[in-house]
Amino acid sequence: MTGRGKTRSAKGNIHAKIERAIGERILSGEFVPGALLPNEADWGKTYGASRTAVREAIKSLTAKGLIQSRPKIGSRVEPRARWNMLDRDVLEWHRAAMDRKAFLASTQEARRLVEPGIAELAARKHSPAQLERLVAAYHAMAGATATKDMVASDVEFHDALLACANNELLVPFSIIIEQALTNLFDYTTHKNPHYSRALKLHQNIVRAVATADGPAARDAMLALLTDTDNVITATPAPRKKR
Amino acid sequence: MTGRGKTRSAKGNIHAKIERAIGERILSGEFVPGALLPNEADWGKTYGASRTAVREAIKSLTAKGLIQSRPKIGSRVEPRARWNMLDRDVLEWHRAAMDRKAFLASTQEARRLVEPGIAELAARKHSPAQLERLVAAYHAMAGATATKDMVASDVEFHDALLACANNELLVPFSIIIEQALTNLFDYTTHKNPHYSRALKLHQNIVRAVATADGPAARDAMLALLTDTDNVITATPAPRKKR
DNA sequence: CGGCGCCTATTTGTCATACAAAATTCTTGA
DNA sequence: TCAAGAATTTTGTATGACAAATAGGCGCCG
Repeated sequence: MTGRGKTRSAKGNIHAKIERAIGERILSGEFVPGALLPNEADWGKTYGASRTAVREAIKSLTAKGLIQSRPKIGSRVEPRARWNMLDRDVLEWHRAAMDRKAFLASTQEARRLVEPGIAELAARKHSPAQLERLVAAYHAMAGATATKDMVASDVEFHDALLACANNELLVPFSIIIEQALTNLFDYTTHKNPHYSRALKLHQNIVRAVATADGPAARDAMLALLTDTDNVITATPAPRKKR
Repeated sequence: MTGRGKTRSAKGNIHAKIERAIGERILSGEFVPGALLPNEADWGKTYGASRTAVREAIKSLTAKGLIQSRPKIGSRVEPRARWNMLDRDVLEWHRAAMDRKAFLASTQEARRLVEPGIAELAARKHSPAQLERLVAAYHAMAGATATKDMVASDVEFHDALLACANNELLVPFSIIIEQALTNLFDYTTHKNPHYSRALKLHQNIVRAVATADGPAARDAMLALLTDTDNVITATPAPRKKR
């Protein structure tokens, strides 16, 4: 039967949709660690897809550490310690499944743990080209007027800083920063005083990195994160989207 | 007895073998970011497998951020910034593809960045049950005689500490610690003085966590990592290749 | 001459079917 | 009683076919 669909929908691929659906249901707690998932044939019936598409979704989820499949057993949800929480999709599903303020709290906590150290490393180990990228990101931040550009350039700034640290093992943290900033801006977007203050704090980081002053870079990052946290806790409730 | 004679072949599946083969070739630099991989049919011929198996491997590698596939284009290697380096497989391929000392250096650098903060968080936020697990791991370390048990209990200790921190976003770091310790012990295994010293340093961490003394926990962890680094740099070269 | 849009070729995406392999559970025989 | 083996269920792999997407070439038209 043709007429399959002219959906042309955003994220297209069927297996990706199924993956997201299952992933969200796992992260939301509908399937707890240790629980057995329906078998592939059932998923296929549930989502009107072939077993092939289901299997591709299952494979992706397995690669992200969420589940494990074995013949005759089926797919079982892995313990949370195995979940690859720094995967873009997994973190997004995680965010969607939990309280917004709690999510921000944990991302900010993680940032406070790693970003000062990253800043210090960046100051000590950056290459000229990497510094250039950082400076460019700062200028983009300074020149941004639309909220969208503010977020994008802010993310780029922290990514550039991460690159300056020259340690690939830390790169996955980029996801956390991105999620934190994206969600943060819903709190801070209408507060211009905060943005100009943040700009100055970012500038301090650039200066410290440029002068290869590790401790200063660490302190500057800590100051930035502290200021951000203050804005969060001072804001009563973010207005919902739209 | 149970006919378990298969020795739990880690990844016997065909698609897993292909995934590892391709993954290693990417991590080794044979396929650089931006490069186009052979198409699925070619991989199938190369490894004597069906397109089905190849596709499953491709899907896993995509989920790990190494590649991206598009119709008519094929599979393209993603920029390194997208690679999920904290995935168990990816990190293993990475380790296998680089100089051992350099790998240890970067893992230790990452640990110095993160673990002191983890220790501090652990001291402040652990639950009684989590502390119990940490203590048990310490005792296992103290009682270990075989090298294998030393490594395993050491890894368990740091995993337990990570759990004490109560921040799931940090959990993926467990992989780095595991790899670092596993590779470290090749340096330190025959040095009993180091192990007893390390044991004491671990005990300091337990004490600080048990008394909820964040700064002390941070310092104790820093001391442990510093001592470990000294052992590494003091060791000329582990027996390896010529 | 140059740009726009159709056409085509290539590669992945999806479907359907069949069978193999693994592992739990049941069955059965000593 | 209990262990060896058969039955059963579910994933793993293979094959073949077609759909969908898209880069790149072709030709039409301004």
